[in-house]
Amino acid sequence: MKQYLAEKISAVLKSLNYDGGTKLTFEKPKLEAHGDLTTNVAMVLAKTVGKNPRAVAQEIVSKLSFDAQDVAGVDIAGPGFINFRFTGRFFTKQIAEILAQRELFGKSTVGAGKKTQVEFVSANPTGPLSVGHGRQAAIGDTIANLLEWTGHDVTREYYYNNAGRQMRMLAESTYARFRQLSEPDFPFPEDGYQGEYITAIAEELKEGQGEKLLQLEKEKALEICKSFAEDSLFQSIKQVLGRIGVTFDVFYNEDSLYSSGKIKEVIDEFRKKGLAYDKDGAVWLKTTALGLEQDRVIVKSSGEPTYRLPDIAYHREKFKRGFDLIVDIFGADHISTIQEVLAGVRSLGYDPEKIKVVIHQFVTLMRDGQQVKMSKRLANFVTLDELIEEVGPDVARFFFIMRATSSHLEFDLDLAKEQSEKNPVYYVQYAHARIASILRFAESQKTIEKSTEIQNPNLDLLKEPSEVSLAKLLLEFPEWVEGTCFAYEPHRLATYLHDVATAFHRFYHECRIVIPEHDVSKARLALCLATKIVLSNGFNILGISAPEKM
RNA sequence: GACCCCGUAGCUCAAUUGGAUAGAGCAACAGCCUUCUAAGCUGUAGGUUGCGCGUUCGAUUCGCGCCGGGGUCACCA
Repeated sequence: MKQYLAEKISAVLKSLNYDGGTKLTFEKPKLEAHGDLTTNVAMVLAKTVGKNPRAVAQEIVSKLSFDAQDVAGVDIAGPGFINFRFTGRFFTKQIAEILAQRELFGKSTVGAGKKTQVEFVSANPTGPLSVGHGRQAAIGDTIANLLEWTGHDVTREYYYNNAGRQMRMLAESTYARFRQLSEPDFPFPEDGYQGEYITAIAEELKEGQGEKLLQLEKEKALEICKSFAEDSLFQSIKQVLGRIGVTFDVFYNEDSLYSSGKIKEVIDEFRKKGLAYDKDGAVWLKTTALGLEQDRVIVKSSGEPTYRLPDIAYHREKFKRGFDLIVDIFGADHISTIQEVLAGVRSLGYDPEKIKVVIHQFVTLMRDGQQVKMSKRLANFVTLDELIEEVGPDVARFFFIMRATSSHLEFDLDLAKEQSEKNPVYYVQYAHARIASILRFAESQKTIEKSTEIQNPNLDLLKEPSEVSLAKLLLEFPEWVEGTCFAYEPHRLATYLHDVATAFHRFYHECRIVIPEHDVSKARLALCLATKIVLSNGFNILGISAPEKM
């Protein structure tokens, strides 16, 4: 439709000698009273033309003519907006398209052929996933889904490190807890992981290995503790993610960057480009030459690399693996590292424009109006698993993506647990369940043969304002999928689906659906089914279920 | 001190990336079920968009300066 209007208007502009390469843009006005599409050309042109915007708009409008079947009216409003209003029919007839495309409605091919990687969660196996990881998992998976819906070829990837100091400490902690099972006074490492989960792992270890571990020399025993704890934690991490429908295609081990010599290659490349130098026994990256504030250590005097080096090497691998679009989902605590990685990657000859970094802010848990303090050392640490147990997977996922990623997320446990109208998740799901129920009822009344299919409805019969409004909104779904994807802001889709639910409930209250007038009834049922399709497709992207009953 | 995010209704947040009269949910108040799901709908009330300049036809959105909250600034990851 925009295309159609653009052509008409361009022709008019040309005839008025107004086309100075001005961009024609159309927007959907906020208020329905302002029509269905609006353009601001007149205001943009006013200055160069030297006339007031409304006069320019008047000139343009007077030369336009349209097919009355589709366009119901054109008018000038406000400072010089030209508003176009379409007929109800124009919208309702397109409902057939939704019914035809079904679970494909909303998919597009704008990203076709783009090899895309989405990296998220990436927690090291040193403990259970936190609520913050949950937000990241939900955001990452939803963005991955959106990218798939827009045609991208998506790889979901989890980057982790099972070497280094953290894992050493995990081993020491597990070992200490294991020993304490028989000698309560066995010393616990000072910076050890104090969480109860370590004790649980030690107990499991004892059941499997028995006392044999005590016979071994300490290094050997630590090795066993490490791999046992790692396996156990990774298994539970995957299991928890699975509970909210998140799975990965690739688990990329940081350690492989060392064993394959990739780390060394990067250092060599930096040296060759004169971007690395030695000082105080350490290797420094000349980040100042890359536009940053100060140089940074990439290899410590101990010989161990800092986190930056593998991060840069990892991103270099992402490029080498042929990804056209690289999406990184990071928590706000990683903000400072990003610039370094991007600068490093650019200096290695790769285009950092291909990397999209999504930073999300933290999650605050609220219970009884009080903030739940989160600390791994204290007993009140709430794990992602516990949260899912408490509120259920749908609520967890929906709440996690409900806010803009740049906003702090206040997760109200009391609201989340509320199985009532207060809970926004149930509001949207309820609309879906309600439709399912109506369609079942219609089938039982023989208004339609099958609740999943409606043959040749006469969509011209949808004339009520609430019917037309709903139809309009449903037809916007593909634009929302694309817009949400492009913005990397999943909450927009949640907002849209909420609006769809509202539009449906309104329609439901204004129009009785299963009625003796068979043709009207069928048309309304078709609108119901189309709504159900849009909601269900949207839920699919958000990773929540579409209940047939509630 | 430097840099990043946030500041919008009593509370939690939106606002189609610069558009018209700033919108939802919760909380408050008043209505609507003998009919397809009341986990719903309708209405009322609630605002100097932290403050001040600037950019322009037009600013919650962009720029600068303050104020307030959070975060990051390791040879930790």
